[in-house]
Amino acid sequence: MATIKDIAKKVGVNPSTVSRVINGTASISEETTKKIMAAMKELDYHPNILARGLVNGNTFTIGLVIDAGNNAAYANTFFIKSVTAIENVTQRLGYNLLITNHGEREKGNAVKNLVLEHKIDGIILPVSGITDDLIRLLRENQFPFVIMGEPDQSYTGKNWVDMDNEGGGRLAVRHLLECGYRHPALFVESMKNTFEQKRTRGFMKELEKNKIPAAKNDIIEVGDDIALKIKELLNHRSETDSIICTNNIVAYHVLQALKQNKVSIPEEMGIITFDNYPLAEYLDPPLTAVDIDTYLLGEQVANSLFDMIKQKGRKEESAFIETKIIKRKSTEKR
Amino acid sequence: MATIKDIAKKVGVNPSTVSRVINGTASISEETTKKIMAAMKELDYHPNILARGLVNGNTFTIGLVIDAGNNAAYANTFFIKSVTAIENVTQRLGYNLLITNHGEREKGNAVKNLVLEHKIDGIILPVSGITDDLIRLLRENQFPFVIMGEPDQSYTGKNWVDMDNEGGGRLAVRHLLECGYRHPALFVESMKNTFEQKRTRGFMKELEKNKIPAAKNDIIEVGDDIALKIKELLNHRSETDSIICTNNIVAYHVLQALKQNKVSIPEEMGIITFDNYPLAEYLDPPLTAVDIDTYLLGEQVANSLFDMIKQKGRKEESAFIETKIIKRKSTEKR
DNA sequence: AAAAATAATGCAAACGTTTGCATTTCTTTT
DNA sequence: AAAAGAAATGCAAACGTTTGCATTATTTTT
Repeated sequence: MATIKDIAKKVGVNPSTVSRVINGTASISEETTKKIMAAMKELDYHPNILARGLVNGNTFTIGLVIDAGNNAAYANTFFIKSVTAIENVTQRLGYNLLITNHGEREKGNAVKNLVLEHKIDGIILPVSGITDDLIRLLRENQFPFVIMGEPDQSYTGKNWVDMDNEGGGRLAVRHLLECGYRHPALFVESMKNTFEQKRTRGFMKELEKNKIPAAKNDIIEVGDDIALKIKELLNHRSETDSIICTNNIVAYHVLQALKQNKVSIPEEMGIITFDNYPLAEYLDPPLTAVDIDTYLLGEQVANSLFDMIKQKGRKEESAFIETKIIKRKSTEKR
Repeated sequence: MATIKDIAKKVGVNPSTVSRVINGTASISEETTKKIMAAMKELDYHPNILARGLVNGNTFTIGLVIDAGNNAAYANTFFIKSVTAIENVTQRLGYNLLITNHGEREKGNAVKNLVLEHKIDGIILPVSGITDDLIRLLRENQFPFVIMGEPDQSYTGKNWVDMDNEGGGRLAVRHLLECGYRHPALFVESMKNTFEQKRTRGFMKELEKNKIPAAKNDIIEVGDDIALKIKELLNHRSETDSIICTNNIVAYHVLQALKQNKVSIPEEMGIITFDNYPLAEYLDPPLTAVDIDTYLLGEQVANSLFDMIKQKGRKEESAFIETKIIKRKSTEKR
């Protein structure tokens, strides 16, 4: 494989000259430039990234940590689209993307090693993957990193990007009202998930804003028997005319239960779900969804990281990615 | 960041000695070994991979090319599980995984560069991503690579791993027969897909083996109106008592159509689908699926690649990953 | 106790770049 | 035409490792 020296020899010039035309880092006569270019083409020269990295301390690679323990992250289209976006940005800028999960056994050492062994120039972490230890390491080394998802209060940095779950909650309510529904209820899988808490908060705020009295039992945490919960809902609060589900699977079960109770959708009851997972589209009727533009999220995250890489010590600023409605049959009340 | 020289200085020894204890490449007295180890720990030493790679020509990174154009690959759990598997194997062996899509614009240059710029030691390619050009490059450089999916006849190499689609077709039929069904039909999305061709071939072979006369119209290529196709099937060939669908979405529609025709499942009609996509589990009834152990596929691919990396010029051998049945309600005829 | 063999370590070059400084060549100014 | 300035290029060190060869220290053999 041709090296810079081979080119230099062929053209009869010093390796440094070759380096300079490659990097455009000094004025080289047009003539030699041409000759060197030609030689590079002829010998099919490609720079050795390792050598380059060794001297100027960068690898043109960024890391992306994935949370393999978290099955949802995987199953979810969410994740995949984000990765695609990140990869696209990365490639556009001439970088490569290195993927790793944070190695259960070694307690995050996989990530630590990537940083310390100079394999990457920056890293994207899922909020589930941050530990005080890791953060300290990164900060100490002034190592560029961005977090996907909003960390809890204890984290003071602003280098994160999340989707706007609360906004999504509000949007869902607003959409239902616009469609002519008057009294939405909310089905939550588990309040343990912070994203569900946030969606719930948005739900409540938007109800309040529209002066709709929100009763405690308009918010239902799903247990084993969704069918039962539905029945209760139908009996106790007959004014409920629409349901928001914080995830697809819940929505699926709600749909089944409603059908069993012979409730017509979307006429008697509207349904809207979070996460535009393929499932939503194929149900009967197809479900309107609060979509989270995860491609945008990934893009934003990547851009944010590259900003940090290009100019270290830059002011950090967190961001929320807006949600949007994918309108389908399940909320077409008319 | 501490280097080998720092360690050497601290212990009062030559850098080469430090290198040797790190690599266990020569006999070093127990005493100095201990001192060096201690110093390494104290200074939190981590080898600089770039420097190491520069001298001994490897990066401890492998590449994985994904076919981002191919949405299916993404949406599919298929892909994700394989990646997880590959990542796990990779990490276990102390390597890292670099992901790239093969850059539409630059016509595969992304991959070419990875190889030529010494960013990786080996690469995994989707069969959709191979071109004669690329293959030639890899072969010329004796660069280790493995293909995911069976290439067509024109490819003479044996360095590929695929799932056993034909076997899956056979398995589906066999399962139905075991459940007591007598005459399966097959719903195919499009015969353009080679994996569907293979599944179809398996279907036919197994029918033949069981002396079941396979009529042309036992194999239905899905058009716009599955409901209609179903109706036709029910009318024309009343002996059909079970349906195999080569993918989930088709299965979903078949299910809907059958319900509309008030055909009871699994009693009057059994259904079995390919690809254990989450959807299958949540349908009513939950669908029996021919599962493709994509985790295993990924593992196999990765192992195969690492074999090649460790011992270049080793004999290549392609492999099929077996399928298996995930039994659910939709084939419980009794 | 000297010679031979072995174990432990040091020295210096090499991997392929980049880059500060020095030198040469060319162009402009006086 | 000499001096000054700018442009083009060369030299050599540096980045952090590894490794063949040389050297020294230690042990074993005679």
